[in-house]
Amino acid sequence: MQMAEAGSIAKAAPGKPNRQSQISRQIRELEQFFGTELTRRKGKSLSLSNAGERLALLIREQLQDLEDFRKEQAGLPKSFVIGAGASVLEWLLVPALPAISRHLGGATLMTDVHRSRSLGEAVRDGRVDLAIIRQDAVPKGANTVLVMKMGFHLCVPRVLLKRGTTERDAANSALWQTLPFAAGRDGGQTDTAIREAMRSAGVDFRPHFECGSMLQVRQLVELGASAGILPTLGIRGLDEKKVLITPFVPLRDFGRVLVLHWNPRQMRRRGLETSDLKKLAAMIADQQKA
Amino acid sequence: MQMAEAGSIAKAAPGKPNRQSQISRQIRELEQFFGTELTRRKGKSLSLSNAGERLALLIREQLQDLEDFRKEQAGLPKSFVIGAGASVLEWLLVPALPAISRHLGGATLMTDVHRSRSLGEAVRDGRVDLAIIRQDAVPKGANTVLVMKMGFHLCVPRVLLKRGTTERDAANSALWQTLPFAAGRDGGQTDTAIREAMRSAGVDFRPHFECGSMLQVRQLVELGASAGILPTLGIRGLDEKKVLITPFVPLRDFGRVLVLHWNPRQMRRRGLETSDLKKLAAMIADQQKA
DNA sequence: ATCAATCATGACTGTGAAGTCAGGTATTCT
DNA sequence: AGAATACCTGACTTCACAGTCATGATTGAT
Repeated sequence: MQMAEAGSIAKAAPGKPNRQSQISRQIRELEQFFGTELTRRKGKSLSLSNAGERLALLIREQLQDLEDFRKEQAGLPKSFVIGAGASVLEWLLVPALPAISRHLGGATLMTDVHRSRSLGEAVRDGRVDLAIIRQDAVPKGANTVLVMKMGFHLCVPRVLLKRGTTERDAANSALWQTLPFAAGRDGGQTDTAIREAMRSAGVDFRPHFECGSMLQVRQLVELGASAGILPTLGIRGLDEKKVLITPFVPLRDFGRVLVLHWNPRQMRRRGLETSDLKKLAAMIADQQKA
Repeated sequence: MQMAEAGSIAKAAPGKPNRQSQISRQIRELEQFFGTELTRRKGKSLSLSNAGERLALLIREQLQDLEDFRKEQAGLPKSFVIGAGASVLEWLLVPALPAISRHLGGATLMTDVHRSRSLGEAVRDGRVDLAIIRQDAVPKGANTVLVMKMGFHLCVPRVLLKRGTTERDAANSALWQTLPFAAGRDGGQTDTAIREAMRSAGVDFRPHFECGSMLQVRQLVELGASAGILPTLGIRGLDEKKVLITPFVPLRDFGRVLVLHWNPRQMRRRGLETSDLKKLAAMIADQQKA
């Protein structure tokens, strides 16, 4: 009996209602064995209780340890799961992956896209080993090291501007009102902050394109189809000849700090020291500067 | 498949040759799964290879963790295995057990008698959580705290002495030659040292009683049947009116240091800090003084 | 009240690991 | 060489768990 799925809402995993009975029974058996409630009723559905979460965490760790042992014996590299938001992943993390893997002794790396909030949970319960995450999305300063500070930039394709428009002109919010914009629509903090900033700058912000992620915003900017507000990460590689890039003043003080976040127990068990993690963070930051 | 017995020489465990085939097969399956040799041939018998030892350790830890979880959920106290040599256990540890248990939140304590040498191994591979052991029997100063220094004492029942014999008289090795002695015969370092010291004091040491442990030596002393050399621990409770007790000069500089020794991984996993362990050591030492 | 969703329970089947037995092979000792 | 020891292998039985299906119970929404 291998803990069915170690975590998350019982039935939710497979669409098959067949297995549901099995899972129900297995949970009951586990509860008998451990003499404790592992689930909690929430309306008509079940979720894991504290004890259940702890057991799930424990089992995940144990399986992970066995897997690590197997890999090590087979001479294979260990593997780590690294999580981040979509844009951080694409713009910051992926370019750094080869260097990270090298530093971890050729480890196999798996990336995992998460929203900030669920990333914290994922790290806490060991589904994700490392995460690049906004500092304000993790509970405390512990188990994090700073990677970089991130600002926001107004990016306007020059084809959308009158010839001769300067960066200073572009800082004028009156101009913004006339531009077609692309913006995120994921309801995340960044998205919300941008819309809020626009409003407080007196702009009636009605993006022409509302995208699921900032990646698509950048593509639209590159295509010359619309302007957009991009984080520092996302302006790398944009052609200054084609796109006018200027700091987005309303969010000047909104600088987000990205940190590398990890679960201390996990890392100890898997043989990574804080010094290693600091090095990793530095490597990731370097990648951005290069 | 539950790892048959996690450790020690495969067949040695049960006297049943039936099961041996099973164990053999199970080891083969494990080796297939992990893609590595878990055993090493030594003549005609098998012993665990390094990988095997590591896996056994890992499994023991995992089972221990599950057991801890179960106990915690059931509101039961955790349990710890404390090891020591027979005399240390009897004279030093057992009296301190109630206080130790109290300090560990009412933990269940299991004692385990070991020779010094195997104690170190037992701690290292997690069969024993805590040990009271001679400092020189553990590899380094790490993971230990001092409990007490131990000297040796010559103990002679007064019925074996002429009336009026003083402690000063008893320090004369010429007297010793005339006394019936009890001594250990366990071949341990302490035993050897005593015999060696006797010889270098010019005594032809031929104990009348050769005992499996110092506990029996003490009993013989109490009975008035023979003299004996007892460690500091062992003289507590001897009646000075009936037994003449005096430092055993030849071993004056042989003072043994007893330390509390633990496995750092174990303790971290099980929620004990170094400060707790220091306190335990102090409690054990206090017990002796009281 | 009715219906849908969600979980619990009982009965049954199939698979595979655990266990047992009956020989094997290799090594060591005398 | 012959016996004893320690382990391996194959064939078989037993048993527990995974998996499936049908159905009941509880809860929430309409």
